[in-house]
Amino acid sequence: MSHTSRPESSSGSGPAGSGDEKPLHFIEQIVEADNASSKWGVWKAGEAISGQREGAPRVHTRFPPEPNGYLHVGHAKSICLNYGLAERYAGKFNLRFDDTNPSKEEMEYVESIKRDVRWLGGAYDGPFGGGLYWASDYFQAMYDFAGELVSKGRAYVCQLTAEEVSSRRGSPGVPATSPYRDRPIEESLRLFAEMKAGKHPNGAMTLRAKIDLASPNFNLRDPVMYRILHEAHHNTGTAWCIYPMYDWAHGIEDSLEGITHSICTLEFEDHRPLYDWFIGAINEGRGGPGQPAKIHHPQQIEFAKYRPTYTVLSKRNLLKMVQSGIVKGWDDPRMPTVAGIRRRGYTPEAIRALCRDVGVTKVESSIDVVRQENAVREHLNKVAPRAMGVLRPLRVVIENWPEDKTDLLDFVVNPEDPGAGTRKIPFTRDIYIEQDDFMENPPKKFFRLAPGAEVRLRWAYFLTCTGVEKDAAGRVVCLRATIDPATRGGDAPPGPDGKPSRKVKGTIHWVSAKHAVEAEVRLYDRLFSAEEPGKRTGKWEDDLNPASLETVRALVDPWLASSQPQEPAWADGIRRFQLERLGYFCVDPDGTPHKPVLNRTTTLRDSWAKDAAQG
RNA sequence: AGGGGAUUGGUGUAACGGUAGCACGACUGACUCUGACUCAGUUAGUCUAGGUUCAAAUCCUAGAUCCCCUGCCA
Repeated sequence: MSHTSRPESSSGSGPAGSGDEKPLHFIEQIVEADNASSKWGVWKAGEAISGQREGAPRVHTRFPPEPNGYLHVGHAKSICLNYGLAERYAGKFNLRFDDTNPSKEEMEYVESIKRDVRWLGGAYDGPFGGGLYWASDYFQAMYDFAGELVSKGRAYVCQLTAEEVSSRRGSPGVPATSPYRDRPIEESLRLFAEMKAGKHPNGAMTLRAKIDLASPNFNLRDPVMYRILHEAHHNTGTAWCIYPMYDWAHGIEDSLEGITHSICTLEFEDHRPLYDWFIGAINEGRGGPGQPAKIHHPQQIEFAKYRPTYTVLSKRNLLKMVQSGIVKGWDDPRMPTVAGIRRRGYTPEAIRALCRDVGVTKVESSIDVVRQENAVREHLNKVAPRAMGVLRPLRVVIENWPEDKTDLLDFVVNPEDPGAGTRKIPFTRDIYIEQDDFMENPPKKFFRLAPGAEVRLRWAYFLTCTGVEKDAAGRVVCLRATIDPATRGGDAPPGPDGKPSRKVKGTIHWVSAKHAVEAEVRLYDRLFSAEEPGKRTGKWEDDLNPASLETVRALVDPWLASSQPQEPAWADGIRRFQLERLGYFCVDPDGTPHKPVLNRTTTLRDSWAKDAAQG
């Protein structure tokens, strides 16, 4: 078997025209082996997409979120994996809400999940989409299958309370017990019907699978299949008062949808025997002459979660952050939720590239968050238009420039994309530069502005600082300077040899005071200051980064205020820029064209800051 | 104690008995109208101990370490 993805070696099922040389990860290897052996059969005519799928090996995956919270970057990995497989092998990808517990689930989450899955590229309704499904649509089928299991002596109604079950659970060497295990089948059948009919209160009884009370795998110690929950369900209303447990429900959901590879995370490895047992028990007494057909038996495969450093991901803790006001909501740009990183300015392309990069294995490893930052830098560097803005303005008056004169200069929209062209930016006597770009007593390797020093104003003129004005406290409030008119556009005039007559080491950004627009800029940093929040004290709250959000009033290029023809057409409608030398930013919905609000997605790499910090 | 997994440079990942490779980071340098980008180079690894073999990250034996498992959650 081939372990690389050359099209000619992938049984004709590889991605057409893919130049991707990355080796296959273990799940792709499983899929290719399955395809080679036709383990899952082939797509039939009615299932074909534009004629190209008929007869090709079936690959059908799904993403099965419970609608009880917002999706986070960990889920993103699962979505990319599952959708990626469907796309790569011309299969299908389902979005399925695993809504088996009405007491925890809310419709509020359903819409956000659909939006997030789509945003990430999980087009469950696209060419490789199998559609949208609900576990609750299978409640009747599940109930019928459960009845069959009872009839076959494979399940029974247990009247132990939750506490009793727990206390009788046993231990690794000591089997669990239930006095109801061997009750007559007819009695279980009757009680199970009564459970469904609503004749018993919550907790009075459960339906349990009859497997092995002595199993060292506790999941097999007669797990509960149904519990009584007199609670309205967002989808089925009050039609049901018994609800299936995950282990019982999940395999049936997969089976009914024809899922081939049921991919989940590592903690479900212990549940795989149960997954297989349930489907096997249903299929017992099926498939023979005069018997109903066997149901489809998908293969469960487990992989390790995406676990970024400096991040907390559990739904419970994310909910706590939202409810306690540590962040402003599920979509706070500091949140690791999909909604949060989207508002932060991350692109779906960056997230997908990241998921490809970190790979798919069974090793529980943590991923350095800088890889997230690098992923978005790499994408945005290629596509984001550039602009200038000053986060902490310092006024500069150009003494040899007429007060009322405006010069229009060419500004390159995106040096990485020549097709983006240029645009005009205004230059006037009063400009603002970044406070960090001036030092009165600079160290040796400071290439920026200082008294008597010359720098280049990006795309404008060479500028020399001629004077410093200070307030009573001794703070620099304004600079006097002159420009060299011969350097218009930012180039020194050519010398006798045709080369530039002189060089400046530093180039700084600036805005025209008269034209600049005031913007609220939210400078985000990591939410936590510890690599593993809570490791030190046991409480992640102790590792919150107090400086995770700093808001400044910046002065930015008016070009940013409203949508421009030279900008890319962002699929998600979120406008993103590079503020030159500062980082990548996106436009937040909190702002208006008159008073934009920008979120800093991430800074640029800054080797100067690193040097300066190290002395 | 029992069961299920995992272990390759700082981090992530490849190898499927036959040259330990790639990416990220870090460090040098080049280039540069973004101290960005780009480019070149350097750095550093098979958990341990035995064994099989001409040859072991890979197979065998013993051990170590880490993660998950006793919800009527998923």
